[in-house]
Amino acid sequence: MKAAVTAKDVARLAGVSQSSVSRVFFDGAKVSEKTRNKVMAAAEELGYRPNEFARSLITNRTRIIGLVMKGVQNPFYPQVLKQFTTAFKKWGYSVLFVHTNHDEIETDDVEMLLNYNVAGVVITDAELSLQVAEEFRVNQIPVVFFNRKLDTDEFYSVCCNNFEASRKVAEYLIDKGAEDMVYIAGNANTSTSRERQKGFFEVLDKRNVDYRKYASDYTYEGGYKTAVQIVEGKQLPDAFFVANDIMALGVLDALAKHGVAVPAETKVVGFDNIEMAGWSSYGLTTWEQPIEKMVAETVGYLLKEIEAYTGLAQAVEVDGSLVERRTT
Amino acid sequence: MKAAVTAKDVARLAGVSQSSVSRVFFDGAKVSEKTRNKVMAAAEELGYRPNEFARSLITNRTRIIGLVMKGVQNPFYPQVLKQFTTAFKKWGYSVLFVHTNHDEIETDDVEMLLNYNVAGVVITDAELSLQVAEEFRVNQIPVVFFNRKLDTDEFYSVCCNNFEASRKVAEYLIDKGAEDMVYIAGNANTSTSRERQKGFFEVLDKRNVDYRKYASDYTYEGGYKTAVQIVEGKQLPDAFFVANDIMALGVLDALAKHGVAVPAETKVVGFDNIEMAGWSSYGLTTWEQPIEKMVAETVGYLLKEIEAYTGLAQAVEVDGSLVERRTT
DNA sequence: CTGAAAGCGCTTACAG
DNA sequence: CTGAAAGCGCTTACAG
Repeated sequence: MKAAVTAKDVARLAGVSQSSVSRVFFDGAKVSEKTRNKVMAAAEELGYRPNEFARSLITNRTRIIGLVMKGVQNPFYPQVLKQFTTAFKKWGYSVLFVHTNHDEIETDDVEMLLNYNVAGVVITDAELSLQVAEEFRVNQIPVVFFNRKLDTDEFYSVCCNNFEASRKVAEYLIDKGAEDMVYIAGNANTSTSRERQKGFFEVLDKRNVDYRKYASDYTYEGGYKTAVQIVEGKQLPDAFFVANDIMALGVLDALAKHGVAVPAETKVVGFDNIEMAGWSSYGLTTWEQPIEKMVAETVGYLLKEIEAYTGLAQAVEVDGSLVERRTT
Repeated sequence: MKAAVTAKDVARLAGVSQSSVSRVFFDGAKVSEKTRNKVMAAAEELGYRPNEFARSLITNRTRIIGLVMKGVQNPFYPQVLKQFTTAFKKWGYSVLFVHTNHDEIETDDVEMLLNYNVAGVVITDAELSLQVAEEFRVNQIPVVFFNRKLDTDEFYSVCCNNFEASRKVAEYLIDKGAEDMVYIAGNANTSTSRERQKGFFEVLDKRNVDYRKYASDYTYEGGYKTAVQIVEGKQLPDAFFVANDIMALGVLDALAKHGVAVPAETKVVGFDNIEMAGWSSYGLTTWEQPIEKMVAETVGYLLKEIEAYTGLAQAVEVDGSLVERRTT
């Protein structure tokens, strides 16, 4: 890095004080039109840009949001990342990206976020270790769990209304005539899989519809293997409700491989509505997660908390909608 | 944000000077074991962590790398993002993520990177506007174009050896008996598509094999539509070489839809080896891009340039390898 | 090896 | 509205 142009340089050229230069570049400060023009001209000429580090040091606030992601394999997340980056940028915030391999985030993973004193944090698809949670709280850094519903009332969380969505999927499949269903679960330690299961089973129980549950892991391979196991086993169900799309695609491939006709012999519904669900070879009926709304909720909360920290914890749920395609 | 613990607080508790605290936390400075222990104990007790902003301000260096991405839709890129984040973290660098929608990056997109005086920049899948390029050069910020080969000798670029790879694909398909081939190109303004085309055609020309070229756009839909057009047209080629996997999957789906047997009636080869290429329903033969090696090259260069800026520009190409599956 | 002091580039009371 | 000055939390010559 080279010696950069500073406010002092601009001040000298513009014939004003360094304070005035600062005021021109700091939103909300008062400067006369004349001073502003002189400063802007000088700044333009020298290629001045305010040093964010000096700024953050003195204001004790940063304009950086930490975004922690785990499952970048699932095409759902790139979409989420893109939308977060775009939304935060609109508000002048940058995104410091952190990738973690752990289900539970260690201090190690987020050390940088703490060192950079990020203004807020978004955590997708992972839990916080108690120690890390404490660090954020002590520093009054607001945190949102995205695509998670927390049992604790210690942090804010935003997700799709998985429970209600799954009830509607159940009713939809019953209306389609299904009398024997299978639920393929995602990782058992995720709220998404648990909530989807709860809503689905509740309706089936009430309506006296038979069902079986298979445990899987939110991956294509997991969905594929589970479906093979089912197809090769005793009885083909009338319908599969699969806890996410990527698994559902694995299920569809396994069914195709075994010559099972969809939707004639059995039906399949996924969850997420990732881009591939709409691909010609799949045409997967699925529940669309309203990513845009979920992102807007998250960003809105963080900005408010950054403005004035309250530590408000709440589980926000956003509605999605069924996208009907060719697998039902 | 709360008033944080500073080096001064630690110094007071440890009974040493603030300078000594600083020395303990600054790699390379000399401190006695006794002082170090006292400081570490006090720091631990208070939960001290050095303020990165003050640090950067005084050292005039940051430990932030800007990562600019365009096509997050293509599953190739999440993979890349993950590997970069992991690699940089190992060296103590954080990743500031920027998403751009433009083929040519505007100042607007990277303004934050300049404001934060990032130590280096990685740009995937996009070009730099002249103005932005100039800003980076003036500030002596090293830049790498990832998955791009530049004609200019102004910036460093790292990509797969697309030319050689495509020559090998051509020879492989000829060996398989193909006598009439189709190349489906990606976006024409990308070096990847051009180089892949050049290598492929060169061999076919030399070996007197017939071929046709179709323009497409590196998307699933694009590949699908192009294949439909070909299948519905005059003559089915013996083989398709498709400029990336995601298009190739579209091609496979279109062929399946039209009842064309692969590899019996025609063969298909993609490029990238994204995860889905290995999925059961596809089993796509493809050229694997050595992401890990490409990332290592990029990171290595950036670290060296950060250490001592030379402005070295060079087009580095890394070899990949053919992954044979069921479509050939 | 250690401490007192200067200074990185800003923001922001405080006078005028 | 504007300028001189203090200070944010660090690193780093400079003495001792």
